[in-house]
Amino acid sequence: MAGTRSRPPEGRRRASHSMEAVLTEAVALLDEAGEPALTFRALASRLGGGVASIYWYVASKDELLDRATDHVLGGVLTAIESQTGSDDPIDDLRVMAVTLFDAIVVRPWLAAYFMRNTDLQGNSLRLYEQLGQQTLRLDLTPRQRFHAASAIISVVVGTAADLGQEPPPEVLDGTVGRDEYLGQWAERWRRLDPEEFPFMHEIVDEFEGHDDKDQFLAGLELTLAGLRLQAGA
Amino acid sequence: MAGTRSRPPEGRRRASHSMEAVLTEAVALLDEAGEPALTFRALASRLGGGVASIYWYVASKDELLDRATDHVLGGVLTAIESQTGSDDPIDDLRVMAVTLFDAIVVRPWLAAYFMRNTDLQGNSLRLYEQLGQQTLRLDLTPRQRFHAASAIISVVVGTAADLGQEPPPEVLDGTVGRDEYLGQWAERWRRLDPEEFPFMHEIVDEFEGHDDKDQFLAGLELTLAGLRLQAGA
DNA sequence: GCGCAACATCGAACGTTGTTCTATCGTATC
DNA sequence: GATACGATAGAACAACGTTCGATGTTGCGC
Repeated sequence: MAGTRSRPPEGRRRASHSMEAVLTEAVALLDEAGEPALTFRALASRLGGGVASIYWYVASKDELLDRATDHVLGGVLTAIESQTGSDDPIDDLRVMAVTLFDAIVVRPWLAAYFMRNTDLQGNSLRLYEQLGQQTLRLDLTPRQRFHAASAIISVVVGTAADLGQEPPPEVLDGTVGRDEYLGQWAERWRRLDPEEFPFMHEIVDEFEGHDDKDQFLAGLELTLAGLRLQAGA
Repeated sequence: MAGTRSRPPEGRRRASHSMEAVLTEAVALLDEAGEPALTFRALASRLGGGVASIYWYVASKDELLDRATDHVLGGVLTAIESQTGSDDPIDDLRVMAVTLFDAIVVRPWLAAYFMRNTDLQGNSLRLYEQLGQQTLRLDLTPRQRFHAASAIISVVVGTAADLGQEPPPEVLDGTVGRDEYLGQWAERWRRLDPEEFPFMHEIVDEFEGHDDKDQFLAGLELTLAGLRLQAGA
């Protein structure tokens, strides 16, 4: 059983030179080449140590990813906490959502693991609390507040995961620009039967050369508008 | 290069006894025990054949998952197409979104791969088209229609992925009921400092014994309300 | 009926992954 | 100096996706 083994200090970390190094280097690997790049062997090589040493700090790869996400979420949290305090709680909600979105969209691996992590604790819990506190300033029932905060998280994470996925290799290599890539899809859709796909023809021009951030902001605004309506403001 | 190799008929499938069998059995494996259960060896064993035979139908595991998702999306699509035709396009949008949500929430693997799949084609494209066609009946600009359809997809997929994740083993085994599991989290949150976590205390009662479906519906309603406001109806 | 090409299948092997086992350092404390 | 413990690491294991080479199986021109 893994629980009986002694572990490094969790709550109060003493020296813990390496726990920080492990997490930092793990995040660096994830940022540089995505989730599949984070292997215990690559990580050990970076740290200049053996493979099994990492298991002294984390019990499994799942825990490694858990701690890595919590690590970067700590940075997001401080960024979010320093941006509240507007007159309008909905404005605060928007700023917080955008900050979270920006952090996730550059780290596709974060979105994927953000949703797999059912445990609401640590910095993830704190982030949820920060968002929810803004709903306390709105005229809503507890149930509505619960739903509102959850909905915003879903919109942010869902959109970020949808838009922030790893671009195909030909775009990353620089051989094909982002505009060309979008153009290829647009071209394909333009060749569809207009009678069977009227909507695709309607939006293909908008799609070509669209901005991911704008798309997210528009979706977020729909939710916030609905929320404002619900609060009767 | 993989593209030069001959492949089974894609567009017009002739006999294709086994392609159907491969996909059906792959989906069955995914449904029974989640994504990690789908291995080439387990799948081959189910099909009563060898491991390498599967590579005659799909070039990689990624393609296997692509085809599997497209397979089940086909069922969702027919269910959705038979449910449109209301007076209110927003009512239609809600029904379609709920149908899609229900299909995803019982298949956590679908949500995970739904977002990883950047290729908008096949049944995924048709589904997007069906949703978008409802926005054609609303008084919106093409850009607003593009954003609206994308936002709804994000809300559905994001929420389904968030709520439909695999329950922990102790719940699956039946040793701990869902209510007890929720209760344990509620208990943990009640022990938090009320001054630092006022929101968690506000919603902990709502969380305990909440229904995932209601949570999704509430979030969807916010987006739809914002959309209705935007359309000026 | 024959032969050849394409379809379809399969066992064995390769390289990589997460994980475990066991042995070994270094350093405080008695 | 002996001991216990924090910390490290090499070697091995099982399982995974994938590839290779060989072998059936079918369809069609002659």
